Amino acid sequence: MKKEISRKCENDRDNCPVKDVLNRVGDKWSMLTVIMLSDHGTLRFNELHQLIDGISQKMLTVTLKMLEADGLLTRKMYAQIPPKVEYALTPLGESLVTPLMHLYDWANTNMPEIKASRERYEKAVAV
Amino acid sequence: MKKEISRKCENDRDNCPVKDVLNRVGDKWSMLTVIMLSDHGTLRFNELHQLIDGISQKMLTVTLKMLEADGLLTRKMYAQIPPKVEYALTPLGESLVTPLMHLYDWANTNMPEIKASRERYEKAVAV
DNA sequence: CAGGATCCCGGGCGATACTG
DNA sequence: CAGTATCGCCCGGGATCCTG
Repeated sequence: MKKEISRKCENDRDNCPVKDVLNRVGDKWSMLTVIMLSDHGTLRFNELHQLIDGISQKMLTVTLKMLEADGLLTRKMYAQIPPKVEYALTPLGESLVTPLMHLYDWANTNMPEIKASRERYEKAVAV
Repeated sequence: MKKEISRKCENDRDNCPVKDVLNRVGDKWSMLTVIMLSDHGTLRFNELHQLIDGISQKMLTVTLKMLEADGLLTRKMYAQIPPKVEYALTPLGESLVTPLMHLYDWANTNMPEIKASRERYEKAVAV
């Protein structure tokens, strides 16, 4: 059971699902976008732009396209002036939130210990 | 409950635990390193070098330092020639494997659907 | 064997300006 | 409003060479 992850990678080096997902999860903005949509439900482009602190227009566009291509969210465009586009998670996208929450919980629980460790490390190196 | 993640971010924008962890998780090599150590137990530098497909010497060094600083693994150095250094996960590092497994399971389960979605998207764009 | 030190390239990403 | 287009910087990270 525990050996499963790396064994998968060894058998199929160029198409390892772990790497593939980690690339997506590790993407600077993807997971934050998913989280925002999970928390707030359907959102328009500018609403996302404001909610995701620090993201640029360009990267929001790119990120949304990627997530749409992956089938994690849907893009609903209204034919009107001014334009209106709504983004919402698909069931697939929603299903990703669960494992993400586990990660978040882990982070929240252990962040103090990690920060403490980092400070200790800094001091040890400073010598 | 579901609102928790983004609310945390809004309250504490510069020190958001989600971003912090995602940065680490998203790091190109960190999680693979953790997985390898979890699967194989204690490993030496070169063993890791061979197990983690594609990693360069430099990045392995950097990654190991980061993980050590975070307290996720320990570095045990033997005073001998030629040198021998062993890396192993700490309990903290081990505890990260659980949420990682959830992510892996999700990936494994849904990768077919994601790939199918990507292909559909490609074709739709090609028009 | 386990890394340190350098050099260097590609592309991720931000800033800005423009458009339907 | 919701993007597209373009420019340019920075740095992640690979390749290579060197050392205790």
